[in-house]
Amino acid sequence: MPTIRDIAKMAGVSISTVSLAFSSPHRVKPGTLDRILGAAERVGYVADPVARSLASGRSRLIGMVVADISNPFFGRILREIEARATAAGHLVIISDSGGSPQREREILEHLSGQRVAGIVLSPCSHGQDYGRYFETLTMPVVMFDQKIEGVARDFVGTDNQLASAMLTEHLLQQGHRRIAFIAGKKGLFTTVERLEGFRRTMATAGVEVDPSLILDGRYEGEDAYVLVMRLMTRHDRPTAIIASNNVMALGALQALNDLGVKCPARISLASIDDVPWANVISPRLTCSVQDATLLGRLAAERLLARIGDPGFRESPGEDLVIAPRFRLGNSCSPPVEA
Amino acid sequence: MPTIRDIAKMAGVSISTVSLAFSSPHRVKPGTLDRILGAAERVGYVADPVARSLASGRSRLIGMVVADISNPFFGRILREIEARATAAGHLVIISDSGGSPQREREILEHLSGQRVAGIVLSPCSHGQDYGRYFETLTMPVVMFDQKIEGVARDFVGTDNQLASAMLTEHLLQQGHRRIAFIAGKKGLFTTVERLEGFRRTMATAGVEVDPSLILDGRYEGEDAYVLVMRLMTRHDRPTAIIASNNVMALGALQALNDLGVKCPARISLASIDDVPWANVISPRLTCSVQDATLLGRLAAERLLARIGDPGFRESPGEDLVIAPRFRLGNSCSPPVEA
DNA sequence: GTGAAAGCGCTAACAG
DNA sequence: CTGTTAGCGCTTTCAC
Repeated sequence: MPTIRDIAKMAGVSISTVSLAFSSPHRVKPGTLDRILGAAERVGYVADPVARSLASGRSRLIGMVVADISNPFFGRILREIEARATAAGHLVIISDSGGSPQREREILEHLSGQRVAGIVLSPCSHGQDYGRYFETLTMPVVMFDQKIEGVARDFVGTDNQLASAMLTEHLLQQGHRRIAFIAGKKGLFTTVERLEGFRRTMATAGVEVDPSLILDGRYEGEDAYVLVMRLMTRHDRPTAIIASNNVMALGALQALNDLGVKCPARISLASIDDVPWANVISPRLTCSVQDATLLGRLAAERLLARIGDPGFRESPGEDLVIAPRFRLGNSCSPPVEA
Repeated sequence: MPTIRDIAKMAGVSISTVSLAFSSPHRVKPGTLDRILGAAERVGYVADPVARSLASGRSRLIGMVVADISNPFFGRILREIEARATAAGHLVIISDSGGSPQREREILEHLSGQRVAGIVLSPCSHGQDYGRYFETLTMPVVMFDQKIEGVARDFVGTDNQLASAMLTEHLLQQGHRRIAFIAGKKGLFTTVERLEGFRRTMATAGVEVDPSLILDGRYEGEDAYVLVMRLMTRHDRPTAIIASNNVMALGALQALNDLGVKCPARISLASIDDVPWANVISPRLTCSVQDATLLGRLAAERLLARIGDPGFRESPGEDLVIAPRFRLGNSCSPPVEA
């Protein structure tokens, strides 16, 4: 591997000029530039990224932190981010916090150690302390999906209240009154928002919510499965269920299938968030769809913009909230009288 | 951030001793060691990974290269690898080659530049030249899923011939003779092997294969969709279809649904490789299942073992092939007479 | 056991 | 415009 010294020698200049030639070509005399670039080309010189990071304090690495890598929702976002990062000459380090705030913190520390140029994360933490720590990070950070309130950083996400409100309204219109809501993991932004969207819509319609129909499903398919099993064996069953995310919706559907309870004939099911291959699942789930690819694109663009433009770096964080779409399936129908 | 110099000062030793204390604790006198570790603990010293990489020529990063990050199969493997890498103190860089050999090569170059400690990849390239390049990489490499023949590196994968043979035999037993086979992307190891498993099983059973029933689906759902559409509008339809991977199976199923062709009543469908949430898809697909989690675990263990043990590093690469399992669904039934 | 010294390959003032 | 000079923070011989 040729080093910067080799190129300097070949071009008959000092190493700092070679360095300049790559970082600020316009500040080097055209003739000199040509010699340098020519020499570099000839021997296939590429600046060593590690040496560069050490000297400059910044790498061409981008960190991405999520709560569950294997979740296809994150998979699509990762793909989008990786593609754009790559196009801009960056590599992406992916880390799984497993939903643990402590792990998340450790990961952030490791990423800082690697001098990552920026971080995209779906935080699983909250609280003031964490927010403060967050502010100490010196590189651009964009949060996506989940958000820590009161942090002056960019956030890219869906309108979660709207996502659940749409489904709630749909069920209300069909005549449902006893609607169960399987909530996500406690404390998370999306959990709170989605529940709030449900509550508000019910309140607006003047329908009282039975507190025992609001269940904690932690965004886990297994949990939803168990909860639905319990729900359907109660005497005061709901007539409809809203699942707070896709894997819980599938868990719920599985439970209904296993019980032999027909959906939508005996119970309606709606899902916040799309499921992959929705078309081959029966019944097709009525759901609110968030555009993961768009989310990924926006997050990547925002991060890369901050990384690329030192001026932009100082401007305050912004919220980029996109609206979900309603997709009608055949998993909801008017309630039957019991 | 405290540096090694600060610790040296605090402990009243030279920086080289501090360095030694972390890399080979046993070579430092217990008393000195305590002072050093104590000081480090007190101020929260952590060796700078970038400086370390530059000086030693090796980082604590692991590279993972796949053809499509958003594919859930890779998602599960990634998760497994990330978890084990993290446990061993490594971060993982994920890259998407998009199936392009050239991109793959560039990525490998970038990873080398970062001095990654090891690489896990599902190669999309083949050919002798590539194999030679491959040998020049100085860090441990383990291939998974796809394999480049004739390369002395570890490989972790499923018995692909068996995976398709199982399904073929099942269909033959049910009386099918006209079986269509939707193959994967040309040139890939899994494509060749899976097709071979099909051919052999048919040959063994003495059933002639109609060449027009072997189709090139490139491992894409879209392609499978179109191919099945074509297939079902021919006068000499097959009575069964085998899809070479999960996304093609779903594409195929979608086509059948859209056409209104009942599966398995009018046509049987079997899939090499599992689909996520198979239980809520109807019909449940009869498929051969490969254990992605196990694959990921084996790949990670193998790589980490090579990274950790310099002695093991020299030993020749091995093939770790795991057997797929057969899972009966209800997507296959005896052929109806046309 | 421990320390001195020489880098790893590059960036970033600062002169000229 | 280009070169000189210091490092970035650590590893790694090689002496003592």
